[in-house]
Order: sequence, then structure tokens, then C-alpha cells
Amino acid sequence: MLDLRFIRNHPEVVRDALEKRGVDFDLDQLLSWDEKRRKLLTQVEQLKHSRNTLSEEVGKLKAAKQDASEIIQKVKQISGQIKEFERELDELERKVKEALLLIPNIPHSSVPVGPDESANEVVRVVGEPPEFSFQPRPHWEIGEDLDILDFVRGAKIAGSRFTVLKGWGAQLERALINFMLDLHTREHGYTEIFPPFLVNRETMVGTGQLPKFEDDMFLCSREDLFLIPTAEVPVTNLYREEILPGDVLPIYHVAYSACFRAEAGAAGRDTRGLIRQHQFNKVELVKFTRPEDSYEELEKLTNDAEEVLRRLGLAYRVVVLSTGDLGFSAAKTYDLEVWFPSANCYREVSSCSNFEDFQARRANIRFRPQPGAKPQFVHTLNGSGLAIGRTLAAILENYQQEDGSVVIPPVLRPYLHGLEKIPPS
RNA sequence: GGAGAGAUGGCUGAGUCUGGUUGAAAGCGCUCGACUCGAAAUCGAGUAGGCGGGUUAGAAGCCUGCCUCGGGGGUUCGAAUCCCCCUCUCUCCGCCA
Repeated sequence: MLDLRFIRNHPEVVRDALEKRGVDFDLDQLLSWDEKRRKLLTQVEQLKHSRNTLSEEVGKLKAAKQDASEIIQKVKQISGQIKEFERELDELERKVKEALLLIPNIPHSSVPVGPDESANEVVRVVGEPPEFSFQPRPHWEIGEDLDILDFVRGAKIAGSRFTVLKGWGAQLERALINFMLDLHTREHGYTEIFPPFLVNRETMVGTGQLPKFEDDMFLCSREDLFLIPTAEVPVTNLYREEILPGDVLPIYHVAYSACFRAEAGAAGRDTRGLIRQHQFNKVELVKFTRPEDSYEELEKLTNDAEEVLRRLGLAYRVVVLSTGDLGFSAAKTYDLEVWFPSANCYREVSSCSNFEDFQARRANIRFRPQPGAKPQFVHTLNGSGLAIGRTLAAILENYQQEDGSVVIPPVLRPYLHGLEKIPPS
């Protein structure tokens, strides 16, 4: 959510941002509602002021045992008027609030301008894609042959885009989770959180999933609870409606969670393999920082996520998203894309974003810079560190051998009882 | 799920029965000042948030109004206080990993 006062004072900046994102939004409508609202508010406040002072007089007269019926009549009339105006005011406020929740964040000045992902820019390429003396196979074939991935039974018990991990597959998934959590907690200074996987509506609004993207979410309608699409949602909302003391910042949190996505708009895309699932595991990094530090923190966070890929020995590149590809709440995003030999291309395994105060304003997360100072909104950031399923798929493909076996990256072996290779079945 | 108790400022906690300068006593904490070589102790002052209006190029600051005592609605000239609904917390019972 943007600051309404900022929109009022700098409509041209907001208009420019909307255009760069390719978003159609009626800003003039919002501004005229806001102007009407403020005029009405002033009137209502004046009426309330006279009501308050007159009521006080009634109290004084009654205490002095004098007649107050004349004033009481007058105030009754004023109250009626207030009620009438307030109905109108509520309607305007509702409209303004709803509109405000639908305006995306303003892209940072360093973000490349462009209509879609074709305008994204590669920031750096790290590592060499492996050479194969044979035709590398896609991970779903490797996994099924090794009897560690079961797509057929996943579809049977839950539906398409659900997969069963088995044997070394299940253990490799668990190893990846533990490896990432250990790395970020022990070496990068993050505090681990294990959050609820179901959250309420206010929480989903806080991070920006609602109201705009409800169709992409799984909803437990009986309780009106949503399955989280990422741990970003519960973890960012940990401090919703709070004023944090300035000295606790920056806060670094890392959380493992299962993630649930309806993938409503993705019918027919990535139907094979682990790339696009309704349920997947992810280790997520979340930061709360002072405004002046957030862009430096974004670089550090991105580097923390990259470290996972470097240690796993996977070739990857870092891409900065253009204005047309940027997510609704983000001001700047780096995607980490890992090499997939079978597809001969890079695919996203992490998305690291700075939301500035966009989520903090929605969720009302503030801090007091100094004891006694006025509260300010924090900046929030997050990034996958990393998506587990896609990482597992990348390992299967990049470490596959001609005989169908898969070598385990050395850093993971301690998590797999020293296993060096998943043997062919 | 059943029965009961409760939710007040950064925290503890009065006020609710008996509606009226109580946006809220007191204590703690915090900030600033005095004392001190410095600290502790002591003393003094200050210390909730939000939304408007004025001043300003704007911000800060200052002046001013409105709202908020878990959330929403109602009664009343006037609600922390009375009534209704919701949420959460605690205690007891039931159930359960």
C-alpha cells in the first residue's frame, strides 16, 4: 500500500509507476474521492466539536441542578446531522481504502523499464553448466527410474501437480531443508521460525496476496483460513500492528514451510515434473530493516540465497526483474535461476525482493528510531533460500550419470548418512 | 465442544456496580535536566497511536480539531463505564496427537 498523502502530493510519480508496470488504474477517481472525503471529514469534525462542547455544558447545568432541555434539543439535531454525513463519509472511506489496496508498489529507480520478462536484465552468471557425454535426461525420468519420485500415485491420492517423494528422494528433500536452515542460521545470522501454515484473511492482506490474488490461494472456507503460498506470509506478519524498538533492527528470520498455490492461471504450463506443484517445500528468508538500509540488505539477502547454490555446485545466474515483470508488492526483485541441462535453460529457484514500506504500511509494522521518537514504517524484504523441489530437480539433472545414478553434492552427504550416490534401482 | 472469568497507554494496574473536564490515578520503565569526577540513589520535567485543518516550497516543529480504553453495532444530550454481536486470553470439564 502506498501512502495516500504521497499519492495526493505526487500523483505524477504514481502515474508514471503505473504506466511502467503496464497497470491500468483510475488514479483521478481515487483523488476525487479523497478530496470529497476530506471536505466532508472537516464538516463532520466541526459538528462533533460543537456537540462535545454543548454536551459538556449539559453536564455542568445538570450538576448545578439547572434546566438543560434547550441545549439537549439542539444537540439532538446536531447528532442527526452527523449521522447523515457519516454515512456518506464511510462510503467514501471504503472506496478509498479498497482502491488503495489495488495500487502496486512503485519500482525502484534502478529497475529496468520494460513491458515483460523480455526486459529483465542478467546481472551475473555464476558457475559453468556441466558437460555431458550423453544426452541428459529430465528430472522426472531420472526420479521415476530411481523410484524416488512417484507422479502417478501423487495424482491418484491428491490430483495433478501433487507428487510423492520416496526413499532417497524423500530423504534428499529433507536433507536440502536441513542444509539450508543450518547454513542460514549458523553462518548468515538468521533466527529460525516455524510458522503456522494456515493464516487468516488480515494476514493475507498484510503481505499483499489479498484482495487481488485470492484465486491463486487455497482457502479452507469453513474456517476462512488460507493455506500459505509461502512462509513470507506468516513470518512478515509476525510483527503486524506492532511498534518495534529501533535497536532490534535489522531482524533476520529464516523459515521452512510447505507452500500451497492454486496455480490458477498456469493451466498447461510445466505439467511434468517438480517445477510447478500445488504443494512444495521452501526455505524462506525474511528481513525487517530500517528504511535507509534496505537496499544494502537486499544485496546481502540475495547473496545469502546464492551461497546455497554455490555450495551445491549448481550453475546459476542472477536476473533483475523489469518493471513489467515485477511482483505487485515489490519495489525491486532479483530472481536466481539455476541451470537445467535437459531444458537447456535457466529456471527460477529463488526470488529476492525489497518491498520497502509497502507491506509494512499494509500490515502496520513500525519501529521507533530512538526511544521517544515518532514511529516509522520498517522496510520488509524476503527471498527464497531456496525452493526445495526445484533445487532437488536441478540436482537430479545436473548430477545425473550415464548409468542413471545421481551423485550427491558433497555438502549434502552428512545429511544423508554419508551417501555419495543414489544407486540405479 | 460445555461452564465461568477477563481484555484499559511500553509494562503492571485503578476506574466499570452508582454514565458527565478521566485520553484515562498510581507504580515501573524510558527521555531530558539537576546533583556527581563518573555512576547509583535522590529530586524536577516530559513520555500512547491514528486522521484532518493552520503555519511551511516541503519536512520537522509549533498551534488547533476529531477518533481510539480488544473489534463492530446500539441506547443516550453525553459511554472505558449500560445493552447486543464477534475475536482473543485464562480457569474448570469433555475430547485428542
